[in-house]
Amino acid sequence: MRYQRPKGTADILPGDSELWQFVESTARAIFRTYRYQEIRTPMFESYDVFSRTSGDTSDIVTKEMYDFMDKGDRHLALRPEGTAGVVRAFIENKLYGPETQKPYKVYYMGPMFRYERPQSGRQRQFHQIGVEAFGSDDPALDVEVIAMGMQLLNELGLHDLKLVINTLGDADTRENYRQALINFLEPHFDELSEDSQNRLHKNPLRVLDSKDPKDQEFVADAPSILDFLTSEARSHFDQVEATLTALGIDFTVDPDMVRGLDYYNHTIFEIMSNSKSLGEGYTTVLAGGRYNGLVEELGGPEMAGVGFGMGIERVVLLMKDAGVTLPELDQLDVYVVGITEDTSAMTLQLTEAVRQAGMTADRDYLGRKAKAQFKTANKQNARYTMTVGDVELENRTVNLKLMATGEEIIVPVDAVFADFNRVLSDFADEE
RNA sequence: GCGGUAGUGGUGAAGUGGUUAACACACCGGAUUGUGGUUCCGGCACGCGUGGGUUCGAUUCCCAUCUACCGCCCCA
Repeated sequence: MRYQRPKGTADILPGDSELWQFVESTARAIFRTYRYQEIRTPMFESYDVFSRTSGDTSDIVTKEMYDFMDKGDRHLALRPEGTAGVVRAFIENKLYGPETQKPYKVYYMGPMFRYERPQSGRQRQFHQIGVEAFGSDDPALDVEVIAMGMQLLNELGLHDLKLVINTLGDADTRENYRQALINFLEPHFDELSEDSQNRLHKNPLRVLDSKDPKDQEFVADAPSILDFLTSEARSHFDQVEATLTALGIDFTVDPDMVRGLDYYNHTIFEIMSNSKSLGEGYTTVLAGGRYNGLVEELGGPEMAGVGFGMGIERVVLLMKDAGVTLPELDQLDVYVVGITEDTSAMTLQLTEAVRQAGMTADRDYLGRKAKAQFKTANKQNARYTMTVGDVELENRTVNLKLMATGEEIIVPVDAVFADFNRVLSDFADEE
């Protein structure tokens, strides 16, 4: 094969694209009810937008970014996630200004890029649907975002999910906890896994997340971030928990949960599935949290933010695994059969007439015999066939057949052109 | 970036160091003139991911490379 798609990319073909459209339209419908509006930002941004927001030590920045210099010697990067670009746009367009309602609520959907090893549910170009809400510190908004994510997954037919939440607290919380964690782990430095040794000073919270069984033994006794929360952080998180409970949303608190992006603080959450389609164990399909310093970090005013991102590839895998079925939308109403070459113009006219009446129609374009055309009509589950041969051409009629019963009638072509719906209802009345 | 498994037609797959690469599904055509199912008959890989090498000869052995999948890292 001469050409093949780049590693870690996928062609989404008919058969799958319907599922994608369903995911996207469901998301749009739900976001609308929550009053989130769509924002579309570029697929690439200045490299600094991402390095500044994701954190210099994050894996995304250090090894997963698709970055390049353009012909004008600008350092650009394909977006590895959606939030940074939205925040940049929020600031650049001065959406923090008094004329916009707060919280300012937007959603996006589109491709993201990360240079990494492909696996089930992980690609170099993948797609996310995400939401962001700016300008409110209210814990109820954290919960609204979580509830919206949950509802989205539920309406996509996914129910066997678990919601895990945690808090990273505010800046003081984090600094205190970071130090405590380093103090706790340092004496065991030599016993930690190599990965964790690297992580200890770079990003000690990561050690909590280690899958190495030996690391996990230490981690079990490590101090919990929940014991280091400032009173404000404590209060924020308590309200999140209380509000989730009030809404009847089940959740568990995992004090060891961390995020891949450095910009999060306060509430963070993940909605996970343990479906085998995504490999062993629980895999995150939707994740997010609060990022109160981010707007300021990119040069905007002090403005709170909270949001989530959902991986479409993963959701699609889960839906297939769960056997989610879509309503049949592409029913073929009429297949027009032409017997001879002379009928070609007429069959196309008839096909168009059906389409203009708002129904779906198709015909043969391979010059095949009547029998083969009927086979095709049958295979495609056509409700009706319309047959035109020399006789019909002569009489300006067509033979209309209801495939389910085999019943046929002869109707004038002009009736079809004038009002095909009428022709069908008359046909139905005769039965 | 590291480790492992795999790569034969549209699909699922069998196969061997040496004449025409099984079988099934799908698809196309036919079984007396313009009608759908079943059945029957026929057609359908100048080629065994790509590039080298070993050999008289390789799809089958070796090396490299690409891609997919799995695990690690990380993550949606």
